[in-house]
Amino acid sequence: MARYNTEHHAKSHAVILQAASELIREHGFDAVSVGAVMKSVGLTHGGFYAHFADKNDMLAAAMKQALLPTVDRFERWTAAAEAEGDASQFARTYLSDQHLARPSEGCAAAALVSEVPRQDMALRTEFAEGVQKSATILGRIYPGDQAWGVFALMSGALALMRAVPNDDMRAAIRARVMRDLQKLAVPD
Amino acid sequence: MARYNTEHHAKSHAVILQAASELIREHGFDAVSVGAVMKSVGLTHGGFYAHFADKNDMLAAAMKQALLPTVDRFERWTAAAEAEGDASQFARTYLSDQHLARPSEGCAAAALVSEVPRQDMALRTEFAEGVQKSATILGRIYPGDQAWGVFALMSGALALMRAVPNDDMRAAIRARVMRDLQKLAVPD
DNA sequence: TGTACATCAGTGAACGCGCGTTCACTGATGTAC
DNA sequence: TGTACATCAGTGAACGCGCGTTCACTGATGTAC
Repeated sequence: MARYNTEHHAKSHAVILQAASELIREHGFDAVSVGAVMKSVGLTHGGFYAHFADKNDMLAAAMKQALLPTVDRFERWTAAAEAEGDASQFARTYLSDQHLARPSEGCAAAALVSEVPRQDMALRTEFAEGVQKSATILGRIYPGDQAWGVFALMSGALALMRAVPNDDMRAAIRARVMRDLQKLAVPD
Repeated sequence: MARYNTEHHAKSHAVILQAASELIREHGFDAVSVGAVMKSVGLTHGGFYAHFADKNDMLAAAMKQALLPTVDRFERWTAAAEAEGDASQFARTYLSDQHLARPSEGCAAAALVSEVPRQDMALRTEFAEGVQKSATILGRIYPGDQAWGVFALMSGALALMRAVPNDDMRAAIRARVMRDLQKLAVPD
């Protein structure tokens, strides 16, 4: 019964999924091909179907995978903001040039939000769960049920800043949103 | 010198462009094919190249076309809000179920924002111009240079509401954002 | 310790399909006379 | 008023290509004896 090490399959699966989670944030769902994902981890396209039922199955799993570090980062940035007693630190990091420049490593919501409505229900459900978790964490530094507003404002601003091709416009949006976040932090 | 009516070509061009502007908002840039656009207006794909240099040329023009009614609607809703002396009326319309359900007729920014960074510079420039105009109009009902924050919050909220598959979550986001907009309307 | 062999992750040719683009053409238009 | 014809918007076959998916296969693995 010569089976491979039981972890072998699972390890490949995880590597493929991580690559896919970065590629969808960088290029969007439609522009990521099965072949490109497999090639990016040094495999050939034929092996793909030993890991996923089909492309949509993989996209839903990659959406979930992309949201894990998003949620994780929310947790770390929130903890840092709590330690400093300064909620604006979160937004400074979220709207930083680094986050702006690296969608493949950044917030999956900002990178993909306007493409999600057109995807399978399984993927949209994963998206909603990740976003819900992020908002819950944010609730620790933004009082009451403020989190949705803060999340919509910050992710909307980041997506907008990435879309415009002009540094001045980006700076204006960032400056305005940083001030607005202070207003939102005041209880109703 | 038997030329067609000089308006003939221009009329077809306008019809194709309008169809494309709706299709990109509904399905995204990548999922809209040259053939699908032409078929939707009762023409065949071969005639496309009498109207546009290539697909990207058409997408940039369609982006511009999609932003015209966006700006126009901003103008009308802002005027209505000014007449009523109630800025929140704008947001109620922007975040309404009708706007939510019909991306192809609605705000081009909310429908496409996360796909724009990956497009040609010509398209991104059109996007930035349309968004800038919308923000300028919004400035009439949101004091100072508040417009960017309001725009990011409302478009971010609309995109988020469309992405999640759950009515309760949509309602929570809408309720929160409506209250937040009131806070933003207060001068710094 | 060495060999036979069952397992299974991964390979790569092949499929049917839709894509963007090209181009020789068709046929409706409306001017010239 | 009628006819010949230049114009040009639109047609549809054809192209090369990359896509998602299938499947017969290869060859590394590690157990059985």
